[in-house]
Amino acid sequence: MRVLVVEDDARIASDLKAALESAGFRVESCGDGENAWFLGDTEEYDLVVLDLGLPRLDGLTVLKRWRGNGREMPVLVLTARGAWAERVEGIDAGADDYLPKPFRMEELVARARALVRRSAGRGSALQEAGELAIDTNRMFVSLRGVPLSVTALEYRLLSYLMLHKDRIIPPVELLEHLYGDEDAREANALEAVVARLRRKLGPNVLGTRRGFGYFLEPLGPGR
Amino acid sequence: MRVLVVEDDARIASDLKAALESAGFRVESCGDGENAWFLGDTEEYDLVVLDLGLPRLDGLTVLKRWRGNGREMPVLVLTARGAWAERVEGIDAGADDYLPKPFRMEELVARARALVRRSAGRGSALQEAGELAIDTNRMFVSLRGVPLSVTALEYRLLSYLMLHKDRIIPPVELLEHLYGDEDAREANALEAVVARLRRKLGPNVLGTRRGFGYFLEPLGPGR
DNA sequence: TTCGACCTGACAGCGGCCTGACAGCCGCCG
DNA sequence: CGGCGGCTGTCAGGCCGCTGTCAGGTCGAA
Repeated sequence: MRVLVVEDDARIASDLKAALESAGFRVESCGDGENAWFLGDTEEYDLVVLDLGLPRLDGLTVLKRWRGNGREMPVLVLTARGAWAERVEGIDAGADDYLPKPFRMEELVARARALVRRSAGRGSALQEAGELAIDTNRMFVSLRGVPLSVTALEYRLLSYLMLHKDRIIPPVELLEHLYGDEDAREANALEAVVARLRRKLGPNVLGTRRGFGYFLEPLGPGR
Repeated sequence: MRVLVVEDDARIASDLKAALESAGFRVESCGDGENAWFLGDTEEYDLVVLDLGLPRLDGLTVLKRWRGNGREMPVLVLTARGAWAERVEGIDAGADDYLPKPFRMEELVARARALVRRSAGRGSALQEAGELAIDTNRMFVSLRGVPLSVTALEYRLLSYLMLHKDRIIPPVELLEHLYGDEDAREANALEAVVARLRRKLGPNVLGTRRGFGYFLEPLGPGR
């Protein structure tokens, strides 16, 4: 975990650094707003600890510029005690959390960990097979990077095949999964869906193994 | 946005409810730990405001059980003034933020908005999607730079779509977040809102993917 | 060659979705 | 207190895209 500490008071800065490092973070420091802005804009941090009173460029301005540029890393703001207007302002500017000064180091570390924990584990779940990719978050399918419009049923079929892309899926299994057992469709319904999908996908994407079932190309070694 | 307020003091609870509702949230309240645990475990909330001193089941225990069950919604904890240990404990139990009592309602609302944004990976309060922009601080919507007057319900719909503008939102999810589970509306209510909104927004802003749900244009690359 | 598994285009029914009209509710104001 | 207007859920009607079915055609295995 990489952390940027922006703090002009050298003593506080070194205390912060010590505490965070002993908690397992890799810490980089910076004492003025200009440099902070540059670093936060160009480097990748898992967390920024930002003091608002800075020389050369105000902390709030720095934060707003980062957010304006689409930088989304979690930012923990240090504010003066009792300045609640400043806190609201900071939060509205895009801060993820703030800590009033003075504070205990244990608390800062606890909140730093919480922020990092929360920001982790986002991002879209993208699954691929050959030239085909499917984003289960956005429910999007793309072929060679080009978005492809599929119907709900086609999507369900593709996502099931994608989930089991290491084997061949028998038609019965697909029928069972696409429709329930109750409202069973006859096998031809599935064939129709496959045909319509292939028209969109082109050749060599959705394969058939006669007598066994359907699969996504490429199917492992062998075949 | 759907919020659960867990607070045993009826006066504070109603103040919280009023403040959050005037900020565009849909608020549900609950006065004891047992019910809170059940609700948080079974319903989908965009935020929980949790008081620690609760009858029947302690707030910290409730929070830990939620987290233990994999519930990941952002939780804002209300603590007594100066209770350091309690705060650290709360954060380690999985709280995303805390607010010491007494607090200003403005600050609570600001932090609530910030938490909701952050939980969706959004830093800024000003969100845009194509020609549409919405400022969640001022509850202000504009289209192509021109201010747009929307009703409370329309605003809630738009802000939820904006918060999740990188994916398609199924109608069930929208119904759940616009209304609660207790007063469930039928799907057509949602369709009516969408239709009225589209009359204001014009074409190519609020899109539909048949069989999937609604989304804001433009969604991702293409389509 | 024969048989059955699989493919394909055409077509019709269904159902998801849209829309306009209407009525109940509520806050506002005279 | 009563009327008024905005907001919103419900209803009925209609459109159109999705999807199952059918009737052939094709292909591979024995």
